[in-house]
Amino acid sequence: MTKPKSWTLKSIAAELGVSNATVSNAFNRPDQLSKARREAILKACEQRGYFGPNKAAQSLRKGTSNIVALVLADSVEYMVSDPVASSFMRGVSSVLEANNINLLLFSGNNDHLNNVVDFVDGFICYGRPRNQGLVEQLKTITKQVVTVDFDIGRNTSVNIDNEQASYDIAMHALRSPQDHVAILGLRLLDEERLCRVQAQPNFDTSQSIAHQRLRGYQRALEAQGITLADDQIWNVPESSERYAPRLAKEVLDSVPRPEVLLCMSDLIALAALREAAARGIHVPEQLRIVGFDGIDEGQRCVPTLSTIHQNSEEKGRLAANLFVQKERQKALIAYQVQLGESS
Amino acid sequence: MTKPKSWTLKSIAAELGVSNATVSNAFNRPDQLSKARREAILKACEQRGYFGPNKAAQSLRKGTSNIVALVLADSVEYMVSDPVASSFMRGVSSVLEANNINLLLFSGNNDHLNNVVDFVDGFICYGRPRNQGLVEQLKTITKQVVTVDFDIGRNTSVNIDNEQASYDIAMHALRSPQDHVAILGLRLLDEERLCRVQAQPNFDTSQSIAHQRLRGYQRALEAQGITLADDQIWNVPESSERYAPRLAKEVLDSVPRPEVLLCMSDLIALAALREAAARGIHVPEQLRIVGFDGIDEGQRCVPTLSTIHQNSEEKGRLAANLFVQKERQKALIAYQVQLGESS
DNA sequence: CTGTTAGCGCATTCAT
DNA sequence: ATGAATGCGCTAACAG
Repeated sequence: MTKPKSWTLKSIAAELGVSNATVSNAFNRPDQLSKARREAILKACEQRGYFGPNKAAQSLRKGTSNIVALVLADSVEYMVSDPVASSFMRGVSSVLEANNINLLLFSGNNDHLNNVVDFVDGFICYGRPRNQGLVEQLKTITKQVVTVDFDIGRNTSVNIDNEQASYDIAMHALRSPQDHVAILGLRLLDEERLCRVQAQPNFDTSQSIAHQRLRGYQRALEAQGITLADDQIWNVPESSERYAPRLAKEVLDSVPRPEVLLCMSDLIALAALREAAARGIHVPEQLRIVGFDGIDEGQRCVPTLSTIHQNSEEKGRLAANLFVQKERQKALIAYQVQLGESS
Repeated sequence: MTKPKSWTLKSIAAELGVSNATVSNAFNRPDQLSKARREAILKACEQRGYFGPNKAAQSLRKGTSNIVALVLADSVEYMVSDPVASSFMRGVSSVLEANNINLLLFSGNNDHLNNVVDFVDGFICYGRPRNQGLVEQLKTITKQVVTVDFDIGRNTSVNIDNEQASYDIAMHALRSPQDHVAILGLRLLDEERLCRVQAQPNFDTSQSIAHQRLRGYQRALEAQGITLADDQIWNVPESSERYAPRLAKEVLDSVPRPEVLLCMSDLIALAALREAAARGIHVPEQLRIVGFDGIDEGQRCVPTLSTIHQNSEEKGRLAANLFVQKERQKALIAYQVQLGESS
């Protein structure tokens, strides 16, 4: 039996009677030594169970690790069950895996990038992190950063035109100036609860996709000559089972009952669809509903959902490719209006 | 304006006119210096934008990183969309996040642990990695390893009794010795395709959960005096949209058409449910179907699915807790027989 | 083509 | 309570 030994570059070099630089070169710079020598060394290493330079040391020395952090908007726990985020992660991971880059999942609830920044080559950020402190750090960090669905003044990002998309889909749902409309917003406020929102002039309109979408809806309302009731902008902090069904109930309880629901996510729209079915409200005859995202389930349900399809997987691939290629550009990618039976 | 400087422990120590050991202690070992001194140092660091020791260097020096690799059975791309795997990841990440440990996602298709082993404190492995080479490495690696849904002869693992669970649920679906039965297997073979499986005596029965489940089904068949047709054990490599619907079609095309489908995953069972509906086959009158896993969708569909509920999130939490606590035990956790309308 | 040297940034003795 | 020295494992210059 071979005694289990923990080899290092140095101990291997000593064992083989060559300098450590030569062993290092055998692994990292094939051109720096003869082919025969190189192969002999690699073979000897394999026999002894030395599988190459310690990556942690290599990382300290070279400053790169082949690891990228995927910074999520929310906790890993939440994001991993969100169909839109999952699609995005699929896209990212397919590109990274093809490039032999490893993926570190990083919660948007963390206080600091500190615990990981020295381990990774950079950051792909999906959605504005819930913890605003992270955003500030991302702005100034010296490593590569690609932001998706938000911007931080750096020049590599991937977005869609949320305002125009929202305008487009809303225009398909609105019919007459007398329509009673409700807007079911997602993260319009930082509040951790379901609530109504007063449209304030000082809404920070540039930042979040929620406000971009709100602007799109509002433009469509104007275009149709519709006045939105004061109390018909709603907010939930996430599209979860926890909030979406309750939101649907409250909105459908409001008087006069809205005839059109503009929903900032498909999951919210689906919850509304289910609540309507439970109450025997006919969609789209008595209630028109539009969503946002284009998740699969929206096309499997009855009636099918009218929505904006944003190809999240493609977004992920693009973000990862920008990262890998070190390209610096603000990419704006296309969306599709997907008309279903719900409007 | 402050000039952007990249501080190190050493440069900070020089700036403050103390030794680097003192700065190090200020961050890592509060008991090694006076409270006043410590606070003065920390404050000075914060003012200058030094947020603590470089983690990569720290990791090299201490040998720990606060990162754990989650080794998946398949590609990240696939696992992230699988509802069972997602639940598991939720459980794992909730515990890790609470313990301030970061999560590295690692594909089961990778050839080596090498690229990450030096960066992480250990491995949580969810399902036997598709690449068998990884399994061999996991067996001998010196870092901590927790395996879930498989075993590698190490003494920390989390499993359920797949054989007994399969027996239990099959017993609920089987009615008479004349029942025509089909088994819809998942990863019974390493083949990357949909195919029939000949029950071979030399099946590697101990290893995979697929074979444990098969044994459970077979025991139930015996108990009911049912003979399974030679050609009614099927296999697919994954529970995806790509394979499950095709499997359902082929099975329902086979003659004589089975009256009972024992499915090794809920996604497969759901595909069968849909295909049956499309053909106007009544469930459970003309066709009984049971699944395995207990995903949410199985309780939302019509008819609801009879299945084995394994709380995957709980599995994840347990695995992560075993990891964090460094406990060494082979845990066997409970499952629930969940009777729905499909059997 | 090969070997020697000097750090990467830090934590830990062991002195004082 | 604090400081000087050593090395974690490796790679990039440079010298030969």
